[in-house]
Order: sequence, then structure tokens, then C-alpha cells
Amino acid sequence: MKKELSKVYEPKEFEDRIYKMWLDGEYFKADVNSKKPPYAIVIPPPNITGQLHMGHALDNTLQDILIRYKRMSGYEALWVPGTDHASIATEAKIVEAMRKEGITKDDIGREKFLERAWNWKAQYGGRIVEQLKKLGTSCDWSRERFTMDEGCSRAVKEVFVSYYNKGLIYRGERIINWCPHCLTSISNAEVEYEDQAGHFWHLKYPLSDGSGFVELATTRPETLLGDTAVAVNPKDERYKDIVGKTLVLPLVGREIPVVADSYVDMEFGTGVVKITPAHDPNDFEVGKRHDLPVINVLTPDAKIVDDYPAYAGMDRYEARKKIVEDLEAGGFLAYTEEHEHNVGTCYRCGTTVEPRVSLQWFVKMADLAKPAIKAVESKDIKFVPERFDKNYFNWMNDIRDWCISRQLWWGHRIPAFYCDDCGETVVTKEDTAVCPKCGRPMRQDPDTLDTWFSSALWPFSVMGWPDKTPELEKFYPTDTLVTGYDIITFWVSRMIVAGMEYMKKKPFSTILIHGLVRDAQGRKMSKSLGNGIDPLEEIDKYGADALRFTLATGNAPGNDMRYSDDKVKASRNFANKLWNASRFIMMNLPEDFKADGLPENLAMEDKWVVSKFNRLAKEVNENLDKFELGVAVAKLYDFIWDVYCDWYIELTKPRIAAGGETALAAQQVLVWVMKGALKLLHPFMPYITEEIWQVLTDGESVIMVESFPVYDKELDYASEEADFEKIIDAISAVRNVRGEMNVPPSVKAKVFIETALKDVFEKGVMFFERLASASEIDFVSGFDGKDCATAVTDCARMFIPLSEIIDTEKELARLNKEKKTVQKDIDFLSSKLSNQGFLAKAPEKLINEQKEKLEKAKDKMAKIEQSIAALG
RNA sequence: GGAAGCUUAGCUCAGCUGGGAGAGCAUCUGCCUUACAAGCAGAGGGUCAUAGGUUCGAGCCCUAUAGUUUCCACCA
Repeated sequence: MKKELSKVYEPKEFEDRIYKMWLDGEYFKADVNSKKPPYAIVIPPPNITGQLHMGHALDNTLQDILIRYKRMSGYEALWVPGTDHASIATEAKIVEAMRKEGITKDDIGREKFLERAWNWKAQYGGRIVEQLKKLGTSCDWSRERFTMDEGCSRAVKEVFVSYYNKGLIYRGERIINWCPHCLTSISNAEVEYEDQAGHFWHLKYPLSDGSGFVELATTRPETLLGDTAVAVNPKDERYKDIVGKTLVLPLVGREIPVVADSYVDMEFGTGVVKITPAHDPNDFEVGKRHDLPVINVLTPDAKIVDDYPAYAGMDRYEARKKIVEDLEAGGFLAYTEEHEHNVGTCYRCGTTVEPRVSLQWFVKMADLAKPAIKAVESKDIKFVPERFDKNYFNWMNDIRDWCISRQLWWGHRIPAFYCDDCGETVVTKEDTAVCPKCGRPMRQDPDTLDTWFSSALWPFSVMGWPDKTPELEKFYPTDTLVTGYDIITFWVSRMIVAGMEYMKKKPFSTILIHGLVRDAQGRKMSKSLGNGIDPLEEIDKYGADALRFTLATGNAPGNDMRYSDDKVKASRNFANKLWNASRFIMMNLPEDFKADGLPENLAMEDKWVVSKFNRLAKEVNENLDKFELGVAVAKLYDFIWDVYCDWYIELTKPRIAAGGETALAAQQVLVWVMKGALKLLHPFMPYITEEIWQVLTDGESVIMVESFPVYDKELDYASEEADFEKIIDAISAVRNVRGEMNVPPSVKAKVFIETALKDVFEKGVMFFERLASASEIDFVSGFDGKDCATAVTDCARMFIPLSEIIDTEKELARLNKEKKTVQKDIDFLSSKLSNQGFLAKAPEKLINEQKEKLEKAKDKMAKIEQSIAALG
């Protein structure tokens, strides 16, 4: 049966079919009982907002390249797909959709809201799965997990309760960012800072003893109502005397102390700061250190509270205006100046956020961080590239307690219960609790946990923890985590902490860090810019292989990459090249062709390509082991395009045309190298390699479970390789000369070859005819080169008699130009080789290499001079 | 303010432990040579940000400067 691929490379025609074949064949499933060494990856659970990011596609592609490589290299590869997790963005999307219907969370209540959330997941979470599948990722779908599912919820409760019992979780006051419009707290990461023009009001606070005023500046005069102190730097000589004295708070009349705190910057402003613990995070810290009262002056929607009748019910900006007026009237305003300052705004509605004191749950991080720091210090866990450990250490060594409660509904609800009657608190894994003191039903904390709390448990919660499962036994710790540097602190550090605490083992050995995907102009892809690119659309346009190849190409670990259509097109062109090369091979195979390895008698050019392939296999393995995916992919590209397609396939054409034994040998080598190249390429371009493989092997095997090629020293043919390079050099030299003279390939000409290596060149005669447009080859010596163009290499001179085109002067000029470049080489090499320091200190191998190069350059020079002499 | 990265051809980026500067795209020239015009064969194009230093030798190591990006902390 004749093997055949369709004439045009059209990925859509086979990608879905191939993926289904893999799924049906259960090739993605990992066998827990297998004796093979384990290689496991768990993947980050992207959120369910329905927005697909190129960043996810990059994560997933790199992970899949690694897992396919390991699977082919004899590992039992497990890849657990996690599809969605809860997040503030998700809840925001749902709330936004509800707003369009004119309803709020409170209208429908928690239960109905969660119902909507699950529907949302069903609707949009599917797109994530679709993306993973379209990309060709080889996840074990039978183990698909969702952070909000039952197993993960169980793990979350287990951890929360046990942290609590160990005293690692506590409830305490803290300043959070509060959006007065959305009426919810938002995390630091969700606050967008922008520079706003504002004012600096310089105020005068009178000393209680009537001995004068203290001048200070503020951008927010309305918070004056909540001032409970004024602070100066303890080293500040100017204010040494007033520390410990009290002031009378203008408009309010409250007596407040002057405290000394190193937080105050002596250089800034007057060096005096008013302290409002309830409305500023720093002031809150100062307040804690000095035991100051916390006085809240704003309602949740940012209006002044009733305690201040003059301003009660006023919006914060309205109150600011009034208070400034009153201060001026009272003589407390020294002067006002323009001031630009950084203001935090809600990323959703743009409202200026308001710091607000509230009760939150915290994890004490200091002790938990220690083993996690040690794991990275001792290189038990390695960052690739290594420099990202600094990023990690910076965060971990200066770690603060982690606020884990979020005022959201869509998430893991905090398993803490309060008794409204007696104030008792119970933390339990059960879904309800009865007050142990008064026996009444308790009220569960309305808040949910930070997304990263459950994500931190991912490496073991997906494997069934807290149960002792066979998966955990075999696949924990996992091997490689692939992620962007932007979430090292959020996610990576917390997974390490949780892994060390609960498993007493690192969660993974290597963290492969990649950069951000930017748009063609170098901008971060974002919703607001509208420059985000949907990977599914790109796959639709160019195919998953092209997208994957692009994401792996020219991409050094940890560096950002720009995404552009042109790059994907280049990848698609490469796939097309491979497709057509395969078509060429197949259409030339005899009906009864049996592919069983290499033929016994390899020709020089066969050994050349086999030897080159062998070295490629070695290098690709090395590069992948070192996570240099971009380097590996570039080598594959070069080999397949330049070596295999542009040279080797062309070399086989005359042999195939000749027929017989040499044709058969060529076909066998063609197929052997192609199969090897497909295997090496498979992790990067899974679909096209599988499709070609299926046709090439009549569907007898599946490439994704074939073994990955490795170096074989039997296939190292160094001397034949070098010999054949000489022929390639010579052919290139002839083509170069013809190209410079614009001789079309259709104009054939005789080529006279003068060389000391006639036996080598004789084997290449038919290649000269085919690839150098030679009509005939003649070996000569002492040729004068009259009316010929001359091509020179270090071991041969080629004369091309093109008398009607040859202009002796031009030919001389061309040769002289070449002479100049060779002379430069000779000068460079001989000066190097006459440098005593170089000879004394450089490695011997290098010196010999340079000597060899010099010899070759001199040989070439002699030949050029000979030709010039003959012409002149 | 603290930390880290980046600066290499017109553009986008590689360049592994220091050993004569690379790719893709773009440009120019010649080709529809029956696998491929999404292609083939050639060509041009770089003071490797700047200034010092170490070394026989620096794109790579050290110091400083400039521009740029990101992360963290944020000034009342």
C-alpha cells in the first residue's frame, strides 16, 4: 500500500483526531503500580473567568514538552490537570453579570450565589479544558481535579484546623484595603496605584500647655477626626522637648500624645506625622507599637460616622472640604500646597480604596518559613534559572503573617464558628458546630480563604491527601513546577511551605521559571489594553503545533517573550516543511518497503547525516535535561531544515533516480533519520509528528510512547562526516560563484576539479551535477583556468567554463576580494599563534585547532594566488 | 526607597563553564529545479548601551554610568 499524506499541510484535519486517538488509547494515564521511575507534574489551576491567557498556554506547553520527553525516556509520567480555582476575579465576573440583571449578592443569598458560581464554572471552565486539549497536552484526564471539589475542600479544612490547633492560625485586627463602592475588601494585588494631583495641607496642632503649635502636613485632613497621636523621629533634635507632651486635636478637642517612632522620616515635610491608626496601615503599626486607641471615623461606604455631629453622614470628600474650611476659620491651617501623590484605586470600579480596620484570619509565617527557606538553600529545591532564588529569599526572609480571609463567597469557607451568645469560637472540620459552652448553634465565619491557601496544597491535595494514597506514595514529591516569575511569592513559596509542613518533603525538585508573554509592542497583555491574544484563536489559525513551537522557540528561561503573528507563521512554515519532506519520502518509497533500521552499507553522505543526527540526539537530551528548551528546539529546527531537507534529501534524489541498491539504501536512511527526527521533535510538535508517524508506520505504533533517541557511539562517523563536509564546501563554493554572477540553475556548465583528495571527490560527482548545476565533472591538474570562473576551498579548486559570461577583470576582482578575506584570517591566526602568552596559557586543544585553521587558510590562499597568477 | 533582569543586525531574540559574532523575519539578486513559492540558491547588514578594570584572550567576569522592564515596600 502506498503511504500518503494530503498534499497540503492542514493541521485542522488531524489534530482533533490524533488527540482522540491518544485519549482512547489511554496513553496519558499513569500507572501507579508501574516499576518505571516516576515523573510527575501538577499544573496550576487557572481561574474560571473564561478569559484564556497566552501565559497559560506557555505554562502548559512547557510542561507538556517536559512530560512527553520524560515519558518517551522511560519514565512513568503523571500529569494531573487542575482546571479551575476560586478567585476574586471570578466572583467579580459573576457579580458584574448579576448587576446587569439588577441584583446583588445580598438579594439572592449565599446558596443561590454559589449555584450561579458553579454554573459559571460549567460554562467557562470548559474553555480552559478545551485549551488544554487543543494544545495537545497529555494530562491524565481521569485524574482531573478542581480546587473547589470535595477532595480539595477536605484537604483545606484539614490544614486549617491543624494549623489552628498548632497555634499557627490566629484571628486579629488588621488594616485592609476596602472599596467603599463594591463594599468589599480587596487584596493588595488588586489595588491599582495611580498618581493623582492633590494638596498638602499644613496644619497647626496646639500644645496642651499653650506653649505653641506643632506644624504637620497631611493629604487627608478629614482623617484628623480619628487622630490618636502625633509622631516624630526619636533622633530628631527639633522635637526632642515635645515628645511625651500632649496636643489638643483641632475641631475635636481630644488630647493626643506626641510619640517618638523611627517610622517617621525626618527629611520629609516638617518631620511630624499625625497618627490615624484606623485609616492608614503605617499609622496602624505605629499605633500598635505605642498602644494607641483605634478610632474609626468612616462608615463602610466612606461617610463620616455619627460620633462627629458636625460632619456626620458626609461623604469623605465633602467632609474634607468642610473640615479644611473649619480649620482655616479656626486658624489651624498654616498653608496649602500642590502635591502629587500615589493613590490606590479599586481595579474594578476605579474608586479610591479606603484602608479599614477589620478582623481577619492570619497564618503565622515565621516558623513555617524556616524549613521552606532551608529546602531552597540546600538546593533540595532548585530554581531554573538559579537567580530567582534571590527573589524567593527576599520574600521569605522578610515574611509577614499571611492574611488568609477574603470577604468573598466563592471559595473555601473558613471552618470557624462563633457563638453569638457567649462569644465562643470553634474551629472544626465538621460543617456545623454547637457551642460547647452554651449548647446553642453557632454561626460560621462568612468569609472564605485566599485562593492561594488551597492552591498551596495542590501538589498533594490532587493526589488524595490527607488519605495515604498510592498516588502520593509513588508520585510525591513531584518533579518540576513550571510557572512565571510573577507568582513565585504568591504560589511557589506557599506550596513549599505547605509541602514541608504537611508532607515533611519538598513538593517538587525543580521550579522552571518562564517570563511573561508580551504583545508585539512589548506591552503586558491585559484586559484593559485589549491586547490579549486568545490561544484558541491562534490554534485555529495556525495549528497547535505552530503555537507550541513558537512558545518554545527563542525563549530562554526567565526572560520575557514577545508574541507576534510573524513568529507563529514561521513555526507553521517549519511544520509545513516537515510535512512536505515526509511527503517526498513517502511518494518515493517502493510498495514493498520495509523499514527495518539502517542498511548495512552506508555511503559517505549517509554516514554524514547519521552522524549528525546522532550528535543532535545527544545534544537535545542534554539540553532538555538542563531545561534549555529553546536551545533544543533551535537545534531541531536547524537539523531538520538545513541538514535533512536542504542537503540530505537533495543528495538522495540522484540516487533514487538511479534506482537499485543505492536507492534502497538512501530510502532506508531517509526513513531512519526521519523517524528519529520525528521522535526528537515530538514533545514540541506532538500532532504533526504523530500524524506523519502513523502514516509512515502504517499505524503500527504510537510515537508518543516510542523511546526518545539517545546518543549511540556506534553511529559516530567523524572521518566520513569531515570528508563529506569537504564536498559540501566545494559545492557551496561553486554555487556561490554562480550566484554572484547570477547564472540561473538552468544554465549547466562543466566543472573541472583540481584536488589532492580525488578519491573523496569522486564519490561526490553526482552531487556536483545535481546541486552545483554541473553538466559534467572532470578531474584535472595544472589547469590554467582561462575563461573560467574559479571557486576555491582549502582542499580544491573548481573551474567553471562560462566563457560567454566571464569577464576576466571582474573575475580577478572577485578573486582578489576573496584573497583579502582569507588574508585577514591568516593574519588573525598567525598573530594569535605567535603570541607567547597565548601559547603558554591557552589549552592545547585550542592551540591545535587554531594551527589547523591556519593551515587550511594557507592552503586556500595558495590556491587563490595560483588562480590569480593564471589570469594575470 | 529595596531587589532583580534587560540593552547584540532594520525588527524579534539566541549565544551553554571566557577562545575568531548567530537564527527567524525584513531587505537585495537569481530561480516555478515534479516534497515544499508557507519554497530553492546566493548577497548585504553588528565599535555586542557607555567608560574603566581583570586576562594571553571579554558579548560573556568585576566596577561605575545611562536607558529600560519587573517584583517588593510605599512618604504622612
